[in-house]
Amino acid sequence: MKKDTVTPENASDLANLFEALSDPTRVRIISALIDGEVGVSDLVKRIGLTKSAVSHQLRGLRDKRLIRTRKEGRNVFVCIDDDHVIELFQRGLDHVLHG
Amino acid sequence: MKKDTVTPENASDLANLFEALSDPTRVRIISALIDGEVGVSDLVKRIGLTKSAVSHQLRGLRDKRLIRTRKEGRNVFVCIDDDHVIELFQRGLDHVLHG
DNA sequence: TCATCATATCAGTATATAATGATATTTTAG
DNA sequence: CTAAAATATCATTATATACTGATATGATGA
Repeated sequence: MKKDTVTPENASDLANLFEALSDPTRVRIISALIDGEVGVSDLVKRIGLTKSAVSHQLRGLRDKRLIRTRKEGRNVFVCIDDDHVIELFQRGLDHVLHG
Repeated sequence: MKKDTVTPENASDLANLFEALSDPTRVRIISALIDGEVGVSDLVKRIGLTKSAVSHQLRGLRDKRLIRTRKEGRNVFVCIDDDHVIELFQRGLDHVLHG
């Protein structure tokens, strides 16, 4: 098995990935989505920040392909884009919770 | 198996963990340490930034317990503090490289 | 002890991002 | 078509962080 190398350029990609999860609000959003799709309104209530702030973070998370959004009528539903993200998140959580 | 929950407070801890890996310089530092201990001077050469910048990032990484330092004479050697960090890093790298 | 080398810290600047409140856009209901 | 609701975007402000160059600290060797 060959080792993966980190070039200056994919160092940035990797940093971007971690950066996407480097804010408490975004962590809480991802956490709220772990069990599946949630509507934006629900999300706003759970997070307890303004719609604007949540929307802003959703945009960032979507741009970085960590979440996907789906429109149904005038509602938008959000889910985690990819199981790898869930795994990465869980592994970080393990580290934080159980040393 | 019970699901771990994310409270507002450990959301911050988790964000901090990811934040530590959210900068290209720090990613390159961790990457340079994946195979084991490295001296600060070597690190500075590999990273190609000023000693000051590298030292600054090392301090942050040490404060967050991602790396450990060891003094030998007037040299300082750095290594990754904990295998969980290596795993988290590798998992992120996998995601970036083999999407 | 003194000169020197390795590392850390300080001061300053530049850039980025997160939040809010207000406004704009989009979509359905009537 | 128009009113009302759900999201998104804009403008602004506040805060944080990354970097550089210069200076300080600390350890070794002569």
